[in-house]
Amino acid sequence: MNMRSKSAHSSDGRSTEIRIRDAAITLFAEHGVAATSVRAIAVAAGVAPSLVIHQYGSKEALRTACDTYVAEVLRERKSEGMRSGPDLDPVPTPPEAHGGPPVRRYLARTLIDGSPQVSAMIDELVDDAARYMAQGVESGLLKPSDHPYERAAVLAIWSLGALVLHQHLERLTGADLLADRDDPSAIAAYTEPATEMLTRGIVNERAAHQARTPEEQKGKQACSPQK
Amino acid sequence: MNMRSKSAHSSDGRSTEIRIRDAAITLFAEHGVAATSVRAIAVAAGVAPSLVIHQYGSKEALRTACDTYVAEVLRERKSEGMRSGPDLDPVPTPPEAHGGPPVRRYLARTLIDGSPQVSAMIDELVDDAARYMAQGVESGLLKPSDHPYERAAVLAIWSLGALVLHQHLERLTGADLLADRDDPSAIAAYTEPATEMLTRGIVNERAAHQARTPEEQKGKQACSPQK
DNA sequence: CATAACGCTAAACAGTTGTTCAATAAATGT
DNA sequence: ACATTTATTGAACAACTGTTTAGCGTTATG
Repeated sequence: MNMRSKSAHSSDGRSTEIRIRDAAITLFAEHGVAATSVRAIAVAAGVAPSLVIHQYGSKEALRTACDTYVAEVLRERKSEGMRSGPDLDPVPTPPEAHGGPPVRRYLARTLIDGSPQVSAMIDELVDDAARYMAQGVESGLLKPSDHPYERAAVLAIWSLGALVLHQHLERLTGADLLADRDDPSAIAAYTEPATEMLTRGIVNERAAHQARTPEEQKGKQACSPQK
Repeated sequence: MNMRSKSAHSSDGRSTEIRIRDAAITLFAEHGVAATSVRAIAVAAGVAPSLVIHQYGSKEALRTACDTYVAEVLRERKSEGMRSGPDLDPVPTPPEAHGGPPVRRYLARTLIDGSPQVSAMIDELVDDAARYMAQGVESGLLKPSDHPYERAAVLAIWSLGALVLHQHLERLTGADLLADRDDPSAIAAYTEPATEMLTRGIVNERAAHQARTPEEQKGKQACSPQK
C-alpha cells in the first residue's frame, strides 16, 4: 500500500536488493570484480547465493547495476557541488562519509575495466570540467589554452589517475585520496605540489627555448607556446 | 655442454620457461591476473597446464616472476634513456616495439594490484625523477618547489595514472599512450596540453588571490606561493 | 648399453565458480 | 478466510579453478 509495499527489510533500513548491491560494491571495490565471488557477496549481504543471481539475473548484470548506481551517485554529488562554484577537481566530494557504499574506492578499482556506464560518466565529468574552465578563462581566472577540451580531459585523467593509484600515492607522499576527507591537511602532500605545478608551472619560460620540454625530447614537432 | 644444455626450444628461439612467462605477461596485461587462468596461459604458450605450475611452483609465483621481469626490463630501458639526458616522463620508452611482451600494458593493468616488485620500481622511478628535477632546478631549467620530492611523486603518479587510464584518455582525446610510439604525433593530443599546463600553468597568478585554487576550495589552510 | 636426469604431458584431484531448480516462508490481494 | 504472488532458501548442477601425481619420451652421462 505504501511506497515500499514489496521488498522485505531486515533490522537495516535498506531493502535486500539494495543490501546486496552495496555489499557487491564494497567487495568489488576491495578485491576487484573478477576476484569477488557471488557467494562472498551473498555472505556479506546476509543472504543466500542463489538470491543474488535471482535478483539481478547474473553476476555481470549485478556489476552493471553497481556501475549504474555509482555513476548516478557521483552525478548527484557533482551537481550538488556545482552550487559552490566551479571546481577544477573533476571527482566529486567524498560520498561514503554519508554512510553509503565506498563509491570512490569502487570507481578507483573499476576505472580500468571500462564499463559503458562509468565511461559515460567520465565523459560527462570532462565535459563539465571543460565548460567550467571555459568560464574560468572568460572571467580571467584561468589562462587560455591552445587545446581547451584536451586540457580539461588531461587534467581530469590526472585527477582520476591519482585516485586509481591512491595506494602508491599514499606510500610515496602519505596523502590518502580515499580517506574520509574531514581533515583537508591529510591530502595536503598531494594538493600542495599539484596546485603549485598548475599555477606556477614547473619549467622556467626563459630557459624553455634552449632545452626541450619532457615529451618533446622524444621527437615531437614544435609546440608554439601561445596561439 | 653449451650454455643452454637444459631447456628445450621450439621453432621460437625462446626457451619454454620464458615462453610461458611472456604468455602470462600478455594475458595478465589483457584481462588482468584474476581473470586469466593457468590453462589459458598454457594454451598461449603451447604447453600443458601442469608444466606452467611445475616450472613456477604456483600461479602466484608466476605472477611474481612477471612482476620481477617487467620491473627489470623497465629499469634497463630507464637507464638506457638516461644517457640522452634527464626526462620528466618517468615511464621509460616503448619496450614492446622490440618484439618482447607488452610490458607497458602489463604495468598499466597491474599497477593497482600492488606487488612489491612494481611498488619498489615506482619508488625508484620517483627517486630518479626527484634527482633529475633537482638537477633541473640547479641548472635553472625548472622552477624550484616548496615540496621537491612530493612534486616529483605527484608528477610521476600523473604520468602513470594516464598510462593506467589510457583507454579513457584515448576515447577522450584520441591519444593512445600504449600504441607503438614510432609516430610522436599520435600522442600529441596528450603531450601538448600536458606540457602547456606544466610550463605556463593554468591559473592566472594575478587573479589567484581573489579566488581559491581547486583543492583549496574544500577548506585547506593557506598555501604560500613561495617559501 | 644401462641409468639417471630432464622436459613435458595426460589424467585425475579436490575445491570453487556462476547458475538452476524445486520447494518453503512471507506478504499481499480479494 | 483463501488464493496468489513474491521473497528467500537449500541442494544440486556442470563447468572451471589451481594443483598433484604418475608416467612418457628424449637426452646426456656413467
